[in-house]
Amino acid sequence: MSDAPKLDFIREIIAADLAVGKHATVITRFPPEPNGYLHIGHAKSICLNFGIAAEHAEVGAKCHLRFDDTNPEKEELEYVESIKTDVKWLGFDWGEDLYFASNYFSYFHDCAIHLIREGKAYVEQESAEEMRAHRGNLTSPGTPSPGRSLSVEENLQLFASMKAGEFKEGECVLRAKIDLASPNMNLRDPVLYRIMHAPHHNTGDAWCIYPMYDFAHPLEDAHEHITHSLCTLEFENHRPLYDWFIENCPVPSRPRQIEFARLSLSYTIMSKRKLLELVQGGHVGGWDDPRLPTLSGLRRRGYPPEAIRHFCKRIGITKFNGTTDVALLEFDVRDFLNHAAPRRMAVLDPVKVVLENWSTEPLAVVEVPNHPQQAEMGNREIPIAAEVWIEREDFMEVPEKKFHRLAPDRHVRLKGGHIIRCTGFEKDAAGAITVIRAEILPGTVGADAPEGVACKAAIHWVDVATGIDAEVRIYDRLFTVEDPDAAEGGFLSVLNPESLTTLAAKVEPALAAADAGFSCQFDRTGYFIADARDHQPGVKPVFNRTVALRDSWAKRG
RNA sequence: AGCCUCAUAGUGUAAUGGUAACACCACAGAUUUUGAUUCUGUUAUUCAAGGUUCGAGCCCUUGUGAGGCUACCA
Repeated sequence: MSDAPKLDFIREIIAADLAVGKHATVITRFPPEPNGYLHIGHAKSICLNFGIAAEHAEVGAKCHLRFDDTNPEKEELEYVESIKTDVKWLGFDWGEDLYFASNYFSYFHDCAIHLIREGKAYVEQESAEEMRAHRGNLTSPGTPSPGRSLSVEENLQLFASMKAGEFKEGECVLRAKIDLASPNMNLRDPVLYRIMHAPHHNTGDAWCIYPMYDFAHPLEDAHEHITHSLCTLEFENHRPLYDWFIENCPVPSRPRQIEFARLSLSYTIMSKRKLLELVQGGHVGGWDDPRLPTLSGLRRRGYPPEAIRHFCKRIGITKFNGTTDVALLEFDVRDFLNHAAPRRMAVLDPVKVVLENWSTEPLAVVEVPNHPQQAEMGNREIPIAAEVWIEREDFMEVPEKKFHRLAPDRHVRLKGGHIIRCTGFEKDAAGAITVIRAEILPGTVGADAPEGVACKAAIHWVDVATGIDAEVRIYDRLFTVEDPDAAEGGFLSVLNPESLTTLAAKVEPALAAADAGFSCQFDRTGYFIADARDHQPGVKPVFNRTVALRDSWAKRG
């Protein structure tokens, strides 16, 4: 668990800034737009920004949580609340530093007026299409539009009219006057304000003009005295514009934008557009559907926040645009759960075993450790009687070569309990096993197999009379949902689509068989800690499994 | 096409100009009352070509490949 103390390039820049006294402290920010739920990709940014603040606590470093809510058409209060919940769940705390870009609307407006007075902004009355045409393209420069030659007075008046609601949406915008010939398209007189006659979740109807990201963001950062504004690579080309606003507006501080590569995970849908589509289209149960890579989905699935944080630390921060294998994430989940999760037994596709000589040893309870290595987790007592459920796949009428579990005349241990020997079985008309007959070997609880008895495996079991040992979650490669873009039957992130239906078929009878407290979900954490990953269609799943107790970590934080 | 950025095992990430390494994955053995865990071992890496240098993954040039940019989204 020793993490390399190496500094990534961002932390190096910050350390250097601190060392030369450029800043006395560090202030970062996590600035989501409240237009959806946070997902695993956001976790990287959250861990980076809050992590850096925590690492420099000795100089009073902080990380702000700021909602970048400058577009009333896309944003909702529900998202604000979910984001706060998810950041907290991940283990971070913004303290008093919760902000909304919408609270700075009048500051943005002041800056716009300032730019107009300086002759650095003007009102454009062309349509979006005309502006696009006049902006030129990647190889040819743009050409001046009529608005560019308006006087300061005219612009001031026009902008006041915009703000007063005297224009309809799309009739005009405020643009910065920078460089229509710049090879960087972002500098070709970008739009600062557009008209939107839409109520804002925070400011209501107070405004009908709303600032664009490029204009608002640097001002938000400066206003909050952010020292290092960390964002993803796609904003690289925006940095000159970011700096231009810092240079030309009345700002109280001079933040620096630094870009890093966003997280891209194999087999995982990370596009907000697609996630929205899945949720709104009813393809999944909601933003917290356990099949989704949203933080709330991962939470329901049983992913411990510690594992996600450790994963983020391990993948590092660079400018390299790669795709991280989801196996890296899964390792951290398994690694954490393996140490932290108490174990339970579960049977998903049950077949009954009748212990025919049960009355010869009327033991009613066996004591089972909650964790195979960590004795301090204690033991629990499980009732057992003459009938138990075992997994259907733990029995083979005709065992194949490396099969070590139950088969006619073979021995197997009921995990934590007795060694049993199969004495027979019954089938129904269709040829399916209906019941297995067995006998217990007296005195084998907590003891090795007697001389001459070959017992090479211990299987999960559940007492028929008293019900199951635990609430269960299924661990499998179910990161997945159907791809709305695929013609049909396409999966975006399943390696093994069959496993979904296979497991569904297994869970149904299990649900029917068990009454009290049994609930199965299509989660991937806890059922198989590792092996289900190797499922291939048509290949039998690995029999050994670990069931981690859900509540023990789902309730954290 | 112009501009910006990036390039190290299958994946991610390291390496003051001085022996290319760590983790994951994969595979093979040992232990195991979870075919898990644990332990041991194995395979495999600097995009290409030039240049500077005693010495280049690192510096320079060119090329190749990948990503980003022509929203009144963020």
